[in-house]
Amino acid sequence: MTADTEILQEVKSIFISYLEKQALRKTPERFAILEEIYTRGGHFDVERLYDSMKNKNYRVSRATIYNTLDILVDCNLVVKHQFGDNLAQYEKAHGYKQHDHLICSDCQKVIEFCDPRIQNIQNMIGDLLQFNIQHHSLIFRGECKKENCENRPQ
Amino acid sequence: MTADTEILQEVKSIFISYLEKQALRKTPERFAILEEIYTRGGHFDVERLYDSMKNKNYRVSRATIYNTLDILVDCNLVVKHQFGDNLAQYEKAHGYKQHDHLICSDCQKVIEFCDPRIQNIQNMIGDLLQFNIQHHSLIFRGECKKENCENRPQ
DNA sequence: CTCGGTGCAAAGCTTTTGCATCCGC
DNA sequence: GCGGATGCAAAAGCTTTGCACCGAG
Repeated sequence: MTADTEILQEVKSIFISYLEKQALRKTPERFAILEEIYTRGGHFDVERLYDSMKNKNYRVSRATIYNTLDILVDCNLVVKHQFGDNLAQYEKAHGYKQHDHLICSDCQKVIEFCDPRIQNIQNMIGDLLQFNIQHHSLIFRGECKKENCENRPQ
Repeated sequence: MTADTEILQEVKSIFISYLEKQALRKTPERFAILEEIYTRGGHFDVERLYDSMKNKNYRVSRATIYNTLDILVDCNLVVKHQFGDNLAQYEKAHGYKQHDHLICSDCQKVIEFCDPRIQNIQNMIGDLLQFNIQHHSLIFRGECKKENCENRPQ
């Protein structure tokens, strides 16, 4: 609770710094979107974010959401995922442990996991191939044990 | 050369088995698409496949290409990638070393690499989280050294 | 002969774009 | 007040769908 409020404050100040550095405007819509993302949990797509803001009677256009998400991805406050369907999924990225994803082919459930070895591989491959690697995305796909499998989305 | 022909034969017989097992028809279009994929190299999207077949005066509709690609993905002869844009990329999957991808954020160049440790992680996470993991996709993104960077697509 | 597959075009969905209006600076 | 940002709607781009026709089994 207090922790969440602290994170929200921290994230806002990071966003403000970034907007100032890039000479972008601090519009209320941008902050409302940031707040909505850090208040809700889990993965989301543009339509879901749009709906949940509309339900709170905060009107933002889809165009503004796309625009703001791009900025938030640029300043590393949000990560964008492409989980195989053609629908971009987003996720907050600050104050949240680095993790990767395991997706059930049957019920489409998304599970998060951490493995420090991925960072080692990233460092080694970066050195080896002379790349300055900045992000990685590791996705495993398979079937979860039937007892746990919900066989329905999310 | 001979090796390529052998692989093509092998792949065809795998495809035939799969079609028979699933009671799907062995149409000339399906084999033409398979052959085109295994003759060309590298990654491709639907439009590129469509064009290169049209250029060879083999007319297939896009609908058939999408249909056939789904089947080929199901029988593991083709892999489908989502590299972040909303355009599905495909790649032949048989007789080709398991690999992952490194993408330059500047020039969009896609580089392949292998690392056996990923398989270890996959096995361990599968055991740990009770998943029967069947595929993985690991993508690194970053900038390649300027001297090598072409700063243009592909 | 049957019914699955193909081709074509239309529809569907997500994302991008153009333009008038608005408001942060 | 200037110029970037927003909102709306139209356009774009990839993929799916519907339907008539074709051809594999």
